[in-house]
Amino acid sequence: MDNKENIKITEQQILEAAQEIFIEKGKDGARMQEIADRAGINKALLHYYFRSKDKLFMNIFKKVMHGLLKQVDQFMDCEDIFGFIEKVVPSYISVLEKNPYLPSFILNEVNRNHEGILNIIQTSDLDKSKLKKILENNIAMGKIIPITLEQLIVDILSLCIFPIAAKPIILGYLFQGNTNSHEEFMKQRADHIIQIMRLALTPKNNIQS
Amino acid sequence: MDNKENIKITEQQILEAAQEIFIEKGKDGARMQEIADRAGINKALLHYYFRSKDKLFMNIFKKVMHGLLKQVDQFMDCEDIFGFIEKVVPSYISVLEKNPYLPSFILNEVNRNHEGILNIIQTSDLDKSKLKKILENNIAMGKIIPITLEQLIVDILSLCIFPIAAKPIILGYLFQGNTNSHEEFMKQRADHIIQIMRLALTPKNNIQS
DNA sequence: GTCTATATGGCGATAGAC
DNA sequence: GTCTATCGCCATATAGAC
Repeated sequence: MDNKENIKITEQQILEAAQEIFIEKGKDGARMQEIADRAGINKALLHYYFRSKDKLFMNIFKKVMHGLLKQVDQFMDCEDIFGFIEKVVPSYISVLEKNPYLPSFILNEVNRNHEGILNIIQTSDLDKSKLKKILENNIAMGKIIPITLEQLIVDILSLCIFPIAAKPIILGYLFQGNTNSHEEFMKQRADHIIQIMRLALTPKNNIQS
Repeated sequence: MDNKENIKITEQQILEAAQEIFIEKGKDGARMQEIADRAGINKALLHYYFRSKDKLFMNIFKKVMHGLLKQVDQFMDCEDIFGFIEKVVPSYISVLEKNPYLPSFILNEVNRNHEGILNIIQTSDLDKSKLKKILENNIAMGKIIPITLEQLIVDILSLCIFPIAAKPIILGYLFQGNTNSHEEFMKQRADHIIQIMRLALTPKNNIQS
């Protein structure tokens, strides 16, 4: 009957539950029992769908990692570098604020040499050539200062991702636990990054309006 | 005899071993047996010096966290903001490159609500007033654009820390595993950050040299 | 203080009925 | 495909001799 549908539903529920728990607790901290509970099924059924905790984790990690990288990819068809920055920065911050544990989870797991995790990162077939051409063009036209694509991308991602990953430190260390001040800080963060990058990239002899 | 000295030596060896293993494997991934092995002692002795894994972990985390925050603190007596940036950026990157797992370890652990971890962060009694005064002074003199101290500090730390924490991603995703290119990238990173921040902070009508 | 031996519990994984 | 029951292991922690 609706057997096939049930399979999909169960598998989907497992994947959703596993993603939540893995991101929240990390691979080592996650418990198969807790994943089963949140998925509303039995622990044995987990091993029926995914043979082991390792396999389940890799499944989740691959999906999440590729999703995050695609988040950069989708804005690469743009007229100039500033257009790219203005689109990617608010989008990235918005996504990460809805998933606050995602950055530290990813950064943590990629630094433990799990088998095959490096392979997952390299498997993402991003086409940077488009953005690279735009960058070189912008530089040649004198619209922005000379900069390598790699430094630029790392700059942007750093400024977006670190504040989310380090939220407890920033909240405690810079704002003494004052959540209102921190919220205000984060509300201005995207605009601030765009402004900083615009100021940094714009040549001094090319003042805009 | 040298009993007292032996105690200190043993405790020190435990602390060093525990710090290495916790940073490398995370709290959940670390094993008391492995810590004991690396310290050259017995597993039971760990529990004699530190009652539990939790207590040992908190001991380590506190030390490491305060050390990192102090790393910012020590450069705060400076004439102007650019002096601060030019000293803190190379120093921070240099320290973190020698301890590549440190950033992702810290970022990961602060996002799991271990009991008392927030307390540790707030306990660091940094005096930001000095730097704040310098910043406000620099802004009033028109040496740099208007910017809040919090956004500035987060900008600097982001640009320094993220590239270390995300090294496997940057290496795989931006450099396709080419370690030579990545090394070159990191060699230029400190100078790049200083340049970017100088360009961003310097008012457009105040061209230097 | 330091060790060996053991208690105690929890976890991933499997067997087997339905 | 889903469940209950259980195996086998390993981790933290303790007991007790030296």
